[in-house]
Parts: sequence; C-alpha cells; structure tokens
Amino acid sequence: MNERPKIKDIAERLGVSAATVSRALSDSGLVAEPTLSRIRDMAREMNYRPNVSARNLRTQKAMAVLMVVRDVGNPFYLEILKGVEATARAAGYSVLMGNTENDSDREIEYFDMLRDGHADGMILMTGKLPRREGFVASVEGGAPIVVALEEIQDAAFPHVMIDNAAAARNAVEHLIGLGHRRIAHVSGPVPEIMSVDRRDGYRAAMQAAGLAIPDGYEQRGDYLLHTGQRLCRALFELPEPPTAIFVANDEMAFGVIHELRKLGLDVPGQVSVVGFDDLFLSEAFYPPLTTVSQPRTDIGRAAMTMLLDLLSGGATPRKPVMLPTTLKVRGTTAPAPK
Amino acid sequence: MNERPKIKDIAERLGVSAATVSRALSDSGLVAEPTLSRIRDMAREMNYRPNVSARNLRTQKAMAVLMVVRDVGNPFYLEILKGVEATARAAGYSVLMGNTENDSDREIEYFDMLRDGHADGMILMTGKLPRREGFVASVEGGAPIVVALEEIQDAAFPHVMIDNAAAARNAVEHLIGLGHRRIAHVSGPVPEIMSVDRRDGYRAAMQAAGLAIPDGYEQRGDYLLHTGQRLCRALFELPEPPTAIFVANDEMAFGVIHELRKLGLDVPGQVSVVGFDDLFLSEAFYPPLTTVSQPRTDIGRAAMTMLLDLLSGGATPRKPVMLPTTLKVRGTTAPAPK
DNA sequence: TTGAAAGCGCTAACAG
DNA sequence: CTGTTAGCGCTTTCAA
Repeated sequence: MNERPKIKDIAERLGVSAATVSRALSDSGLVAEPTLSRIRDMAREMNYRPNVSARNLRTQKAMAVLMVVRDVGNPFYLEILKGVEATARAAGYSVLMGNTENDSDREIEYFDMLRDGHADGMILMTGKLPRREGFVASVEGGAPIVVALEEIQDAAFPHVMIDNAAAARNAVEHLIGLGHRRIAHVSGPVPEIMSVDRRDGYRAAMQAAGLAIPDGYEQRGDYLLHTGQRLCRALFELPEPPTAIFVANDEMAFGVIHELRKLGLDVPGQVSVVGFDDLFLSEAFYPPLTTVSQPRTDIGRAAMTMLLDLLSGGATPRKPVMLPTTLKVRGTTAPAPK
Repeated sequence: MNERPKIKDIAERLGVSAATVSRALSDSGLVAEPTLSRIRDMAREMNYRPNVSARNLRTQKAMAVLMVVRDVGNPFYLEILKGVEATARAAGYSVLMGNTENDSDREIEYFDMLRDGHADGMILMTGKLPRREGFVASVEGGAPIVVALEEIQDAAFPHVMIDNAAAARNAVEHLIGLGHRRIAHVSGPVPEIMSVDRRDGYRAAMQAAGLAIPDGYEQRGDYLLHTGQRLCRALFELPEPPTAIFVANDEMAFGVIHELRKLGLDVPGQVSVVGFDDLFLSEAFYPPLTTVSQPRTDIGRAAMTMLLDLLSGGATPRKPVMLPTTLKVRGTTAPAPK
C-alpha cells in the first residue's frame, strides 16, 4: 500500500521503456504478445495503479462528471443518481456529487470545479445559474453542461425533464373527477420554474373545470416536511377550508397529512391529498399516498447520455427532452364528502 | 470559460515569474506588497483557477476524501454526509461519495481510488474489507482509513460508532417495561456485526427479564422495506404471534407496520413496534415511530475529524469512539394488551 | 523578496 | 512494434 509503484518501476524491472508499459496497460493494441502479457502480469503483481493526477494532467481530462443538486438529503435525487452513475460507469466516467443547499457561493464553487479540471462536465439540477456578472454568457459558449429536472430559462443548455405543468394538471383533474370543488394547493418555492409549472398546472385544471381559487388556497412552500404541516394549518384556518389538497411534493404531503391527523381530520374521508414525486416510502405511508411518479432513473440515464454526447463533441439537442409521468392513485384520495 | 488561463499567463502579463505568482496565490507570505496585490487582482480579473491535476501531481495530494457506504439510496447516510462534509470543507477537503451496493468489485474499486490518488483518505461505512488475498495486511500498515458506523473486526483502524447492543437492549427493555412478554425481533443481515450487535442487545434484554425467545421470533432481514413486510407476515403465521416487535431499522419497521395494517392489527393497540435509526420521516409516519435515534451528524463529524488527524500524521486512537444514542418514544409502542 | 530550473507520473508524437 | 523525447501546469528547492 505504501510504495505506489510507477510505470517506470515496471519498465525497469522488465527492461522495456515506460512508453511501452503505458501502451500495454491502455489496450492500445500496439504492443506485441510476449511483452504484452509480461507487462500486464507484472503490473498486477506489483499491484500497480496509474496515478490519476498525472494522467489527467497529461490528457487534460478528468474522466469525471459533476452532478449538482439542491439537497443531497432529498432521497428523490438518489434514484436519479443511480441512473446517472450506471450510465457514467459504463462509459468509464465517475460521478461526483455536489450539494448547493441553495447557497450561491457553493453553486459557484461547483462551476469552478469544472474550470479547474475536477470534472469534465456537469449535470445541473438546481434550476438556476449562479448570480455573478457575466456568468451566463461566460458559461454558455458550449460548456459541457446538461440541465435536468428543472429548467433554466434563456440558457442554451440541453434539458431533460418532465412536463411538470401537465402532470400537475392531471393530478388535479383526478381530484376534480372525484367530485372535489374546493381544492387547495401547497406549492414549492415560487417563482422557481418547477414550482411555477406545477402551480400553473393546478390553475389550468381549476380554470378548465370552472372552479374558483379562493384567497389563501395557494400556499407557498419550500418542499420541506414541516412546512407542509404549517401550511396545512393555515389552510384550515380559512373560512372555507378545502376538501382536497394538491401538494407540490411528497415530503410536504407527508407533513400535510400528519397535520391533518392532528386536526382530527380523516384522510381521505374528509380531505384528499395528492403529492408529487413518489418517494420509496410513499406507498408504505399511511394511508398510501396518491402521487405523481417520475421516471427518476430514466431521467438520470437520459441526462448522462446527453452529457456523454456533449463530451464527445456531439451536437446539442435544441428542444428539451420530456419524459412521461404517471399518476399513482393510492389511498389518500377519495370522492368528495357531501 | 474556454480559455483556462494558467499561472504562466498571469506571470507574463505582469512581467513576473511563474514562481512568484504561485507564491502570491497560496498565501505563503513570501511576496511583497506591491506585487502581491497586482497578482491577486490579475488572477481575479482573468478568472484564474489553478489546475488541480497539476497541483495534485506536484504536491502528491488530492485534498479529497472518500466516504464509502453500502447504499447511497439510504437517507440514513445523508445526515452523516453532512457532518463529514462540513468538517472536511472547513479543512479544505472535498468529499467524494462511494456506493458499493455490497458488491465486492466496487469495494475494491474504491480502495483503488485511494492508491491512484483520487483521494487521500477514506471513511468506510460498509462494515467489511474487500475479500482479496492479503488485502487486509496490505492495507493496514497505516492507510488513512477511518471506519464508521459499522465495525471491522481484527482491523486496526480507528472506529467511530454507537453502542448498537446497548441501544437495542434499551429499546427492548422499553417494550418489557410496557408489560410485553412475547417480543419478536426482525434483524439485519446477520452475521454482519452491526446486525449481530443489535440482535444480541435484544437477546440480552430478553434473558435479563427471564423471557423466552420462541422459535421463529428472530427473523433475519436485510434492512429493506419490503423485507419488513414479508417477515412481519411470517411472524403472524406463528402459533403464538408476538405482541411487540423490535425491528433492526426504521425502513423495515415501516414495512412491518404497513403489513400489520393489512393484517387488520392495530398499532400500537394490538402490536407495538420499535425501530432503529430515526429517519427524518419517522416522526411524520403514522403512527409516529418509536425508535432509536443516532447522532448522525456527530458521527460524520467525529469520523472526519479523526481522518484529518490521520492525514496530518496524528496517532490512531486505540479504542473505538462511542457516541450516545437516544430512545425516542413516540406512537408505536403502548402497554401490552391483556 | 524574486527568478531559474527541475520534476511530480504519465501519454503522445516522432523516429527507428 | 518499441524507444526517445517532450511536456501537461504546478510547486519548490536553490541561488541571487
């Protein structure tokens, strides 16, 4: 472990040149058979590992990509990571995880990692570019960046996402179909695009059904559990509380349901709830959560595939790639009470 | 973005040597004032970032550590990561995440990343060393590795962990204190040490209270949700089913409770359940889960602190560092039914 | 306090 | 097919 052998050590022991060893070890097909095997055997025997810094410096590549999210703590991203990772590994890339927590300094930091050679490309899932003068312009020229999940307006990056508005609308229509008329919405942090899209889907469904959205029926959240609790309370302090709530993500939906229970309201008997994300726990939750399911692994796979394309000089798709969602109808939605 | 300036570019523009620029940029205190500021300003203006490969090659360090876990998908690790990351960042290190999925090849792969210079040290949370001849021996000589959460026997690495046996025993004693006598256990993947420890805690509590453990009362699981469901069913096909279940982790406990509900059994009216981990959802779960809470962030912080110690040539603590746990009594435990 | 020069370990021309 | 040579961008002696 301590004596990391170098290419030169192998070369000397075998009486060949360092270049030959390098070639033998990289499957270049340029080394003849007696030597080839001897080198490989010796490398194995000496437990040789190429020094990545040296290699990266020489080749000007890191064979790594960066996946940047708002909050690693959100289990939602993990399935995406799996898709990204599987695809990356298959192409010889490793994946670094970046966590911004919405902190602008950290966002910049990860962009810097691209410039300093830590990674060759980036999958951005934060929904925004760091705020720094001339940043967008400086980056846009063709930096190997793919935006996933969220959308960055006015930026010419390839996007892979779902149709948030359509999925939200579909979820609300399900509620309407059950006879609900007083339907409230707990949103994400509007005006971020993803949150806006989901809210717009809610509005579109309501409007199409000729339903009014009373004051206070749209509560602005932040995707966190306890915020769901708080906003639920606010909703039930209204003069005319809703009989159904469309919540912008599952985590807040859990909070909403938790609070409903505290208020002595039965789900779905008195209040129906629909979430968004379909976390791995959503089905085991009680009652099992009705929610919008996203093809997470596919999103990861698609994003990484696009990034590999960019890295090998491929062209940028002009239009966002849209992946399909499914509404999983489970136990938190029921016909509206009379 | 495209023209990554190098130290030489700055040097030329300013008419100084590359060495001086390097020194100025590294706070070495070896550059005099007029030059110092000029260099720094110019670096900022040119948006300069040092190339990490070159620097790492030269300094023989990566300023990165590797945190290797069984399953990134488990939200449990994320809080630990936060502790690790905060401590690492403060010391100028970045954290890479490794995910083994119990795959021996991947385990080896991450050890290799240490040898090839990807990272300077490693926090291992997989509970085992890769199986390869002479591996333990080759690694032990003082590789900068800290083992957290789990324990690796016969390996002289620093350990930071909780007292699983004591925590488990405490949890079961809570059940016994509520009057339960027929207490079953859904374990982790015995014979892995952590699982064994928790099981032994269960056994110790039972024995100390003079309670028998009937055949079939110990079900071997794997920490996964659906396994909790399956094993719960098995438990209730026994001639004398339990009135309480101590489950080795929260995720399986969710599965157990989900299944109990399907079987028409009331929690905690007819059956009490205790979990282990205290996931962020455990409190919002219904009923709120009684469980053992681990100081996750502290574990991460402690592990990283130890690793930094090792990396700066510090000594290895001889004894495992044990962090305290708390039993959170919530809504899934109640007095035993008559 | 600054500059010149060497070299970290590797790969890629270019010759042979 | 193999060896020689140069150089990736940086830090660090050693001299001045």
